[in-house]
Order: sequence, then C-alpha cells, then structure tokens
Amino acid sequence: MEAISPSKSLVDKTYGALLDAICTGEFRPGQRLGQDEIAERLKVSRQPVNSAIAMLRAQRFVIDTGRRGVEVAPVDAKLFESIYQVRGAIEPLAVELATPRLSPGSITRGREIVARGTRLMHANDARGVLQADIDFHTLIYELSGNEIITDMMQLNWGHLRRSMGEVLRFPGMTLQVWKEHKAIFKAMSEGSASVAADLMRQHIVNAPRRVASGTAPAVSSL
Amino acid sequence: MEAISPSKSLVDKTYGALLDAICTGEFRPGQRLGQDEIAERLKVSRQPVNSAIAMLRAQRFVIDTGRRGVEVAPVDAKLFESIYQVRGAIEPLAVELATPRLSPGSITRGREIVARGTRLMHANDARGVLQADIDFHTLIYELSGNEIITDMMQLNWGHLRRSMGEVLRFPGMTLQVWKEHKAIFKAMSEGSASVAADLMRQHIVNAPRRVASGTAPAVSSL
DNA sequence: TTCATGAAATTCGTATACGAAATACGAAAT
DNA sequence: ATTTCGTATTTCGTATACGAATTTCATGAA
Repeated sequence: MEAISPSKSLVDKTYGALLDAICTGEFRPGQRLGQDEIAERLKVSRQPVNSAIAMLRAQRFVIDTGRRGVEVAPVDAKLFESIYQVRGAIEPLAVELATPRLSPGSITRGREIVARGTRLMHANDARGVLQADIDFHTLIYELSGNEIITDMMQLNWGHLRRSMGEVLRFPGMTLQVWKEHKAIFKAMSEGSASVAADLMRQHIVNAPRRVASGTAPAVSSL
Repeated sequence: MEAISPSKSLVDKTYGALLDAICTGEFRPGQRLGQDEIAERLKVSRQPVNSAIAMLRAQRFVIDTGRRGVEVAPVDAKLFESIYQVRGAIEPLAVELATPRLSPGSITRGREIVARGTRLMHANDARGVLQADIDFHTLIYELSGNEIITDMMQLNWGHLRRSMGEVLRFPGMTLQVWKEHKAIFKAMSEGSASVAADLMRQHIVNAPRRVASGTAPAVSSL
C-alpha cells in the first residue's frame, strides 16, 4: 500500500492560483484584488482567500491600499536590483555547496535541463525557456542541501518572473545564457567547485546587463 | 496631519505573539499548538489563529503532524548551519552596500548599539545582549538599502533566536563578538567597505565555532 | 454648474457555525 | 489479560454571518 492523496488545502491552492496569476501578469500591477470576486472565480469562500492574501502581503506580492483591500504590487526596478545583488552572493554559494554533492543521477537531470532550455530557445518558446531557467537554478539550490537557499530563492523567482515577463519577447538574448549554464554545469560535473562558482558569479553579473541592453524602452521600468 | 493608529490586525498580532513565544522557547519544540487553546489564551477567535499558523508553517516555525494540527518545529542543527552558510554570503554584501550609504546619524546609532551591547554583556544581561546583536546586524541590513536582505534576514533571525536560547547562558563568550562588531563598524565609518566586509565574513565564520566550543553537552543538539 | 452632505451599497476583518476526519476510550471477544 | 472494533469526542478546514468603515452616488444648496 502507499500514500493516498496529498490534496492540498484550499488556502494553499488559492495562494498558488493568485501567485501564478500575479507572476504571469494575468493580474496587472496596481490592479485591485477583491476578496469576493476572487472567491467567486475560484469557487471557494472568502476565508481561504483572506488567508492567502495575508501571505502574499507578507511576501510583498500585493500591497495594502488604505482601508479598501489590496492591489497587485508594482513591478519595482529597485526590488529587481536588490534580488540580483542577493543572487550574486547566494548563487555562487549554492554552486560551491552543490558541486561535491553531485550524483550521477543529478548530473543527468542537469544535462537534460540544459538541453531542454537550449532546444526551447531555438524554438522561440519564451515561456518554456524561462521555466527551464528556473529549473536549472532550482536544481542547484536543491543539490546544495541548504533548504534556506531553496526557500529564499523560490520566493525571489516569483518576483523575478514578474519582471521577466517583459524580457521574454527577446529569445535571442538567451543564447549566451544557455552557453553559460552549460559551462557552469560542466565545471560542476568535473568537480571544479570554485571554477563553477566563479562562472556563476559572472553569470549573475551579466544577467541584469542583458536585460537592460535588450529592452530599449522598457529599461526605465526595470 | 499624520497616521492615526497602526493598530495592526488580529492576524498580525496573533502571528507576532506566536512567533515570539516560539523564538523565546516559551513554546517548546514538539509542543502541539491547538487552535482553540491559542484562541482562548489570546482572547480572539480561531480565524486569526488559523491564518497566523498558516504563515508560521510556510516559514518552517511549525510543522504539520498528520491530520491533527501543527506542532512547534524542532530546533534543527541543519537549519542552523544552513542559515550560517547564507549569512556568510549575505552579511558581507550588506556591509559593502551599507558602507557608502552611512550618514552621520546612522554612525551615531551604530555606536550606540555597540556601546549598549558591550555594556549589557558586562552586566550579564544575556537577553539584552542578544537583542543588541540583532539590532546591530539589522541596522546594517537597513542601511544597505536592500529590502530583500532585510526581509530574508529578519526571518532567519527568528530561527537563530531559537538556537541561541541555549547559548545565552554563556555571556563571557560574547566578549569577542562585540570586539568584532566594534571593528566592523569602525571600518564602515571610515569608508573601508571591503575591509569591513572581510571583517564581517570572518565574524560570521567565527560565530558558529564559538557556539560549538562553548556548550559542551549542548553541541550535539546544535 | 459645482461643491457639499448624507444615505445606500461595498467590502473587509472577525466571529460563529457546520461538516469531515482523526483520536481516544470503552466494551466485547479470544 | 490482551486485542479488536465501534462509538463518542476532539479538532481542524471551510462556509456563512455580522458589524464596522469606507466608498459611491444622488440630492440639494451656493
């Protein structure tokens, strides 16, 4: 016999649905989120909606507006910059920690992700490429064995996904990204932790620069 | 005119009360948290309690136990180590960012905190020393201008406070801590960002070592 | 026409109610 | 005496109800 059904709670499902809608841009920045409306759309009562919104507020995905509910937080250039400063410190650490823990199975998984990202990039599947990007970095977080890194960065990727909605339309720019991913993982596979960490550091430094150079008018909003 | 009363919601107050009770050790690890009991003790209904617990669960302060509510998460040595790995990367970054942003006012504030910490240490006020420690590092987070660092580390300090409950009884060990704090802030005041960052890096490396060496039998539980 | 004023309608926060699921406990059978 | 099964109790998740506060809209005065 084995486990029956995880069947998450309505609060979790509501939270996930709202977070996804915010990150994909289905809910625009500044848009008001009414509890009644959401409850009706999701076919649940206001109670799970209220709890989910409380979490989103604690995580800065929505902000309070005076006394009448919340609205979707603006896509903030400062927040974007802050996250990249943090990534610049955390991602190399994750690589250092993960490299000596690599198993044959995880090497296979990593190569699959790199291959998938490269393939989807050539197929101009912007959304798929972003997902592969998230998968690549998340794999390293998990391999690091440091659950704090995993938790922190999962939240941060939520914010990043919002900003990257704008960048998604320039798949060509991600060619260099996937070359770098490949090089990073190669160094990790060979056990060269510090080399891989340096490559990752450079990768993170390059990333916001790419965003800024590729999106002429959108720059100011990032 | 200005704001009338912040008057936080019951959810926030409940969350704060529970978090504090967990961090100070008033709620022991493994202890079951019944919603009814908490609601009665705090003189609120179960609804805010339920929301608050959902947040604490997302932040790993409590864990699910089968189908019957939650219990206080164990004080986990692995989590402690993970946080220190992250701190080793984040704290020097915060110092680098904060140093060029120091104002005369913030220099005064920093010196006050160092003085207070040193004074309370000599007065054997362990709890006050811990608070000063938190204040010192939090000041740097805020001066860094990076709100992600502030948010992340505030959560982490919640977990750290739990572990440090054990260490509090050895105030003598904090002598070196406050010497290092003083040196770090001195370098920052002089604008030597990279020197200060290196001192901070060493400070974080030393910290868990101090904990391990000072608490003979308690080591295994950390 | 424009601004002020007040009543009606929204909408949120919190309390209470209800149903489902798990535990605890006791009775009966081996 | 021990184990097993059924029932009562506890407790959580979710729905609904209620009160307070704000917004909206209409009505009237300058």
